[in-house]
Amino acid sequence: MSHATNKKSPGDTQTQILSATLSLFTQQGYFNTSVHDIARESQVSIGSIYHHFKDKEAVARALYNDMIDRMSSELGNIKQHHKTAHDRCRAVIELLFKITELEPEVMEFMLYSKHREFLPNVRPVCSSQPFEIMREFVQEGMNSGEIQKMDLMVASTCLFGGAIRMITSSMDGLLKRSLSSYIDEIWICSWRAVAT
Amino acid sequence: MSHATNKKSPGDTQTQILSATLSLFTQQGYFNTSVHDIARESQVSIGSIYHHFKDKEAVARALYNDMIDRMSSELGNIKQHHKTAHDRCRAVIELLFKITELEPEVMEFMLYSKHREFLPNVRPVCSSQPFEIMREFVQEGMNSGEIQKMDLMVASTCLFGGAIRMITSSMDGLLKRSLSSYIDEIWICSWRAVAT
DNA sequence: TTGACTAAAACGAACGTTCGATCTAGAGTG
DNA sequence: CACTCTAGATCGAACGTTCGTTTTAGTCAA
Repeated sequence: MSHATNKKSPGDTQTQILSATLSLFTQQGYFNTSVHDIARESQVSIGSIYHHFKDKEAVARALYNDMIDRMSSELGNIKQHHKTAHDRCRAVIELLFKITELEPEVMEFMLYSKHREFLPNVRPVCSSQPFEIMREFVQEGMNSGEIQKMDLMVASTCLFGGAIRMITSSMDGLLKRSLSSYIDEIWICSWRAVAT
Repeated sequence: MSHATNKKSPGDTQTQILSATLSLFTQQGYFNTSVHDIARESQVSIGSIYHHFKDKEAVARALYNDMIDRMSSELGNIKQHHKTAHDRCRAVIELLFKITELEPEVMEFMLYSKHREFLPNVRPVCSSQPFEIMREFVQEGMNSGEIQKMDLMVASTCLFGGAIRMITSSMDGLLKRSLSSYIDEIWICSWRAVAT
């Protein structure tokens, strides 16, 4: 009998690998994390890692895609449950804040990683589907008259830029209080920037 | 006579190394750039690089410090030449846009690099002196009544967040027009977010 | 058997760094 | 002027290590 009882429900191993990798990548970065590190942290052998993923890059790509998919689906929920641009955009910021507090690693990997450095041919996060949905909310707000008519990019960055920088500030440890305690103050400012 | 006439004004070599390094780091990132790459691009031998810098990290640190210093001095100029928070903050955004257009590599290295990954013990950019000066401008604006009284961090991120995200969008190639052509539209939104 | 997994070893390429040699410019000396 | 000495700048081959990946041999369960 080996020293570890390896009884796992199927699919577990991949999840183990991915979650250990997320953790290591956000703590030390892609290039400071070796595949041996991932094996140690995830308690999965190197052979197994290469059994599930073509190479190190593929692990990062899986992480990235999972993140984008999950984000897109959460934004889809928001679209369903809220009808005005005001409510939708506020819900988006609340979602981002919630993720930052509950799963800081996810947010860190999403906003703070230089994906292009280790994932060639990956488009920048800002042009990914989630960010496009956010811009879509803004566009519809301009169509309905809730938001002033102006360049879509300007409106989007001004509406979400404050919140996003607040998130990075939070991850940098620059905030005195919890991120979510700022939500009302941020929202008032952000919405005032673009509202009619 | 040797194969190359090596007549250089003193201090040139360091500058050559630093400018080649900035270029490589922003194009491919710190970890994808080898010291051999730097030697090739700067037309300076490996030995010479190690004569001027302790190691690869020291090159990056020199680059980082130069950037911070230059930024601080430019912000000092703004402080001298403008007296109201309104004018100062607008001038800051204009400065950032100008640097982005004239020296995109500088801005890319400042805003877009994960310095912590290759410069241990370096505080995040947002807590560096330049960003502190920007917050100082905002604080004085709140004191003088130009800006609504609110949390300093909230006001700062909302005032500059839109512009900064516009800069990263520009670097990601998401803008149709030139960055500076958006300045008025951005400023109206940003200032409205915090103005009294 | 097959598929998922483990542990360990091995491999080659790439990398950061070192080192002794060479070169250059200037100062000192006669 | 010529000669020597020195200090710093420059060079690039070579070194030792690390890392991503592959391979091997074997275990366990369905």
